[in-house]
Amino acid sequence: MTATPHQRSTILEVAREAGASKTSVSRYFGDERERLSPGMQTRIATAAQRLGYRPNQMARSLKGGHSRLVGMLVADIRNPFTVAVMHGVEQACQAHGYSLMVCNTDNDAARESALLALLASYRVEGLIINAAGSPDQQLQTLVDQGTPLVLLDRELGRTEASVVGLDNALAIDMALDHLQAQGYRRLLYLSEPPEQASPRHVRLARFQHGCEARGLTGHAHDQSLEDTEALSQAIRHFLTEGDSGQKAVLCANGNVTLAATRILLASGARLGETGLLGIDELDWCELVAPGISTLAQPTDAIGRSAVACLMRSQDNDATPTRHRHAPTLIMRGSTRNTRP
Amino acid sequence: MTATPHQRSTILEVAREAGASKTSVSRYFGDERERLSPGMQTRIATAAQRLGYRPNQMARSLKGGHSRLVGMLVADIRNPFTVAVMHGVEQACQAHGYSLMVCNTDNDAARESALLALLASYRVEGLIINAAGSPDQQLQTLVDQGTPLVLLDRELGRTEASVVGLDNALAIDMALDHLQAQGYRRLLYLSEPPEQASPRHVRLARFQHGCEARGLTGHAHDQSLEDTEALSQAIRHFLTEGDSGQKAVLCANGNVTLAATRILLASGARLGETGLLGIDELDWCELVAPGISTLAQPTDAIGRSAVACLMRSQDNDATPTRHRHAPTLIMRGSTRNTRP
DNA sequence: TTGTAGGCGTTATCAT
DNA sequence: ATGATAACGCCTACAA
Repeated sequence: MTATPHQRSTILEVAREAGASKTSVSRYFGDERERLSPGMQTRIATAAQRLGYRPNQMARSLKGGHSRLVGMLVADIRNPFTVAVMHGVEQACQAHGYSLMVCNTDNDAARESALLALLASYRVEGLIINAAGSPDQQLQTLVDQGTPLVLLDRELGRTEASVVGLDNALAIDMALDHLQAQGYRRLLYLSEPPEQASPRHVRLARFQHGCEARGLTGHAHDQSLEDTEALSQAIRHFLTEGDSGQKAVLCANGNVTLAATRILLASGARLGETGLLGIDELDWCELVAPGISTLAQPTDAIGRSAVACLMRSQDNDATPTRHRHAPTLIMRGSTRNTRP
Repeated sequence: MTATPHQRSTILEVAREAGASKTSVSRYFGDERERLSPGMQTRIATAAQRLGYRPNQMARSLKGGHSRLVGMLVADIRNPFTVAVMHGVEQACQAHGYSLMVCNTDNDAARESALLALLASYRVEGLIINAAGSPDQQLQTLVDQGTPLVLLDRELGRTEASVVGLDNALAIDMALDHLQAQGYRRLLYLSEPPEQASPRHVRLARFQHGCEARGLTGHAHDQSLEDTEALSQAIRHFLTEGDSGQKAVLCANGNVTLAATRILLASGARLGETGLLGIDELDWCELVAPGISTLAQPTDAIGRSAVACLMRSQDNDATPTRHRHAPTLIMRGSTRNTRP
């Protein structure tokens, strides 16, 4: 009993303490506990207990190549959608005996690149990425080295990987159908700039196509949310033209819904009379009178689905798959048209 | 050029490719690049480039004992406050050359225990924990083994570690001062059960103490939020007694604010006339008319502060410190008393 | 059922 | 300035 803090004990010390060999201890903590005699098991258990022994995962992974780590790279960790998916991912990882290493790029391509390298250096056995930039090159390298890869929400043109996310086309269709059924005829679609992320592009295109197909008048605004002024003008202009009771705003994601709601309320618009529908469910949507209708993404399912993809591509090097999840319409007052 | 996917290249291969020794390559990727001749440097750089070499962190950590990993264990990853702090932590970690491994316990003590063991097995060099249960024993073991530890938001009685979080007493005092100044006299304090987390306890006690000191009438409700009915009754009962224009509700955290707002609105209460003040700033607080006043926590600062603690306790084994951060009052309509 | 020996990729030590 | 070599803690043949 020394004055210095306990050193971390190793397998060797446990072995000595238990009067056994390293191998036996290794077996005890591995998947071969059964093969050990009961006596041996207790001796090892006691010794390990006394020494506070925990196998060193680093050493373990070095030898066997099993880091038991899954990496997740997200573009915006403060986005509730991201967090909700993360939650599903983490649960699924735990269920499969993996741990999750989450890194946040804050939508910065340079950081993304660095973090990708980092994750690789920890030899993650699978990678789930919600891409900020277009790190195709790096990702392809990882794939070539045998790391299973799943693209979350945002696709990347040149990378061959599984994709998991919302069924964007379906979501837009559901939105348009709902708005039309509620009697709205003039639609304003609000999105962030579509270049940066594939779903934005898909949703926008589908919106325009869908409006035509249904004989609806559709306009789109896709500037950065940072430019509050532009957004504000777009909305105000939309509010002044044509009949009220005919007009509805469709928000491409949760951030947009937040920004748009702010402006709509400031402009004195009455929700419902002016329709408002958002993609992404947020916990405050029911609070803003008369409630904001949303298309909720099945975030948990998406997260689990992503991990399932990873696990599948570990076994057989299967072809990349696509998993498009359907949203759920949550109807509230903001699309209950009082003057249809 | 084989048909099989690229194997991950090792330091040895790079050494061969560059016509150098493992040592030189190691030096190149370590902190001793300077010591190498320019020629050597380029040769290694080129070789590494061509082979797509990245040092294996696992091996690195095995040898040197430096995992370059910080662990963070949070009780509820879907809580925006948690995520905001996480963001600060991650930034600070990156700035110090560390990576962050985040684990979520979902407020489950058993999971917490397991995840703690896990983090230990990855030999994290520091641990930030937002405790769900009371894993004092395990934590003390970690501390004894030399792992710097920081308690986030929630303290633990028997563990000797630094604590970082809100200045709870100050926050309550600020809340009471503000409410009193706005003319509210009867206060209802809404909290989650205080046993589970130390700040809840501190806040509750301070509330009761503070009301007395100021001559305010204070009631408290601290049942689980799951029991919507009980909460609802408490609020409704509070609304019916005494004069309106005198009454205000104080919410102990963001979750409570959400639940309470829901009920207040459903009860037809007019915010402002009935005061509402919440601890934790949420992005929807300005949306719910006439805006919900909050005490915002400096989440980024708290996160950074936590990492700073970690770094400090690595160098010298300094005594545990306490860092209580002051909140910021964001006044909105919900405490602008129209009938003072 | 148990033990022995070698090596995973890296860094540290000691040469040269 | 550069290299050879021995650990780091563990796992996995192979042997007994």
